[in-house]
Amino acid sequence: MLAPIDLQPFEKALTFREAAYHAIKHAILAGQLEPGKPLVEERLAAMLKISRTPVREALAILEHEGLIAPIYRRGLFVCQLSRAQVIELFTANEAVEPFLARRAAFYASPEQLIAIEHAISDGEASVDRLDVANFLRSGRMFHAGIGIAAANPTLAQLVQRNEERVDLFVISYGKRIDAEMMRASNREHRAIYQAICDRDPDAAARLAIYHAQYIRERFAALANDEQESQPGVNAGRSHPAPPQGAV
Amino acid sequence: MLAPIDLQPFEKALTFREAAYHAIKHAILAGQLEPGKPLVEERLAAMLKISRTPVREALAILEHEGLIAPIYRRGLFVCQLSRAQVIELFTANEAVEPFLARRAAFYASPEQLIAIEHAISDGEASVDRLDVANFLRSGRMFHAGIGIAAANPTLAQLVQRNEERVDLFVISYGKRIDAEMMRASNREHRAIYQAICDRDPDAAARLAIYHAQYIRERFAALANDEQESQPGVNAGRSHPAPPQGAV
DNA sequence: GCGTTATTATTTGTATACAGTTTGTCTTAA
DNA sequence: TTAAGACAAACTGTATACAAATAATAACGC
Repeated sequence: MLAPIDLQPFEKALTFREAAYHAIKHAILAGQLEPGKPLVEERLAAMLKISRTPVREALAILEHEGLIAPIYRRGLFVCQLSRAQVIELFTANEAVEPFLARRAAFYASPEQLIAIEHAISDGEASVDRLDVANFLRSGRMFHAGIGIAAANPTLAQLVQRNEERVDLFVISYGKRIDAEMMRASNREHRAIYQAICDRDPDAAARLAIYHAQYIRERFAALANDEQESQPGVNAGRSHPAPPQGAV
Repeated sequence: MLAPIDLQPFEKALTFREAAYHAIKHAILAGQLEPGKPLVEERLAAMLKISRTPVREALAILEHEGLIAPIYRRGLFVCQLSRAQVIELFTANEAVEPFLARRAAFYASPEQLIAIEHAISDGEASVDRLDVANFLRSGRMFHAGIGIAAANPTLAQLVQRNEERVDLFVISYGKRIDAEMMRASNREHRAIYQAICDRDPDAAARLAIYHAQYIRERFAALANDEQESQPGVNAGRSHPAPPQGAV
């Protein structure tokens, strides 16, 4: 009934709050805590073998990040983003990603390039295994790597959070992600990486724009295929519609 | 000794946590809780006449936003941003603001235009009174207005948070803000506003870039005038250097 | 059998209690 | 008089306790 999720590999964190934050976030992004499902504080605390206090503080932060959303006195729910919200996230990325790619082409250190390449390789390895969760994680690593290399923590963090929220959406529609889609994304990542290695800011920015726009279209099409009323929302459960996760 | 700040005008909030969040943030941005100063949880709780629990949750969020920063087992401090960090924030804004201004020129509703104009007028009114805190607040309102009109909550929120952190920096150097600087900023705001009213996206974007770059230069010059070791850091206090507020 | 109301169980939001650290002060010795 | 060490105070991080509200369930009438 309870605790199929091991929330314990984050003991390096200084406080229980940090550990809970990382563990719960990890569980959400790994698809173990599904979008639309309620998060019961005491249950999470039991999973982590800590009290509710640090769990609540971690949840407050995740709520602020837009990964979970509350209904007053009813509980917290993993966000189910609407198609419109995801498109909005991609639109934001279209403004930011080329900017970061351009800067990364200027500033990336050899170590940072290696980290980016690792993320791409990891993503490519996920294709054959059809490991969607790991594919998404590697995508987050790739964009995080660009962000770090671009030497602008503010925008890097924004992109990272956007990716997380997009992935949350993808998890809902996960079955529709096929190998070809993953390969296309990986190809684009590698192209951006190559431009950065070549210290070609214009190409990096151009390819980043292309990637952002194209991935948006792919996802929009994917979401369009589904019936417009999202599955999982009020689908026979006694819960009312979970919040849609407005930021 | 205690509670010179009234933290009570946020009773419309559903939870004490929300009220505490808004009240503490307001106190910080109004300069009542100064950068570098420690925030004692019990004292804040006493000011709000609530317990530490919701205060701690609010502080966790503010920490995540980069307005305050902790030292483990030592306490929380209002962030003192370094010059480099502020320049980084402005750099981020240079990527985002023109994007938002352009979109606002497309999408702004009449009501949203009015809201933006109000913010500008408020800023202009602050000049004569030399009311720096209100000038900063009106600037935040202006950029928030553009963000809302641009119909992209994600980027709007980013800009808003950036403005808040920049203002935090300004508060440290507040005495150096003069009327001419405020007037220049207001002029640029009004020019952007005019371009948006004219439904001229290119002009809006161009002016937004100009504004972001120019304001960055003004602040960089202002910070350069100060001695490089920041005032207020370890200035005779027994506290060690407060954290610099890395995001 | 079905709809309606009372009752019980959960669960959140908040307060309080406690343990471990760190800071500051006082004492003592050189 | 100053340095070192012991003691006391303050504060954080966490756990537990409690009240209010909501959801689930049972009892009841039709």
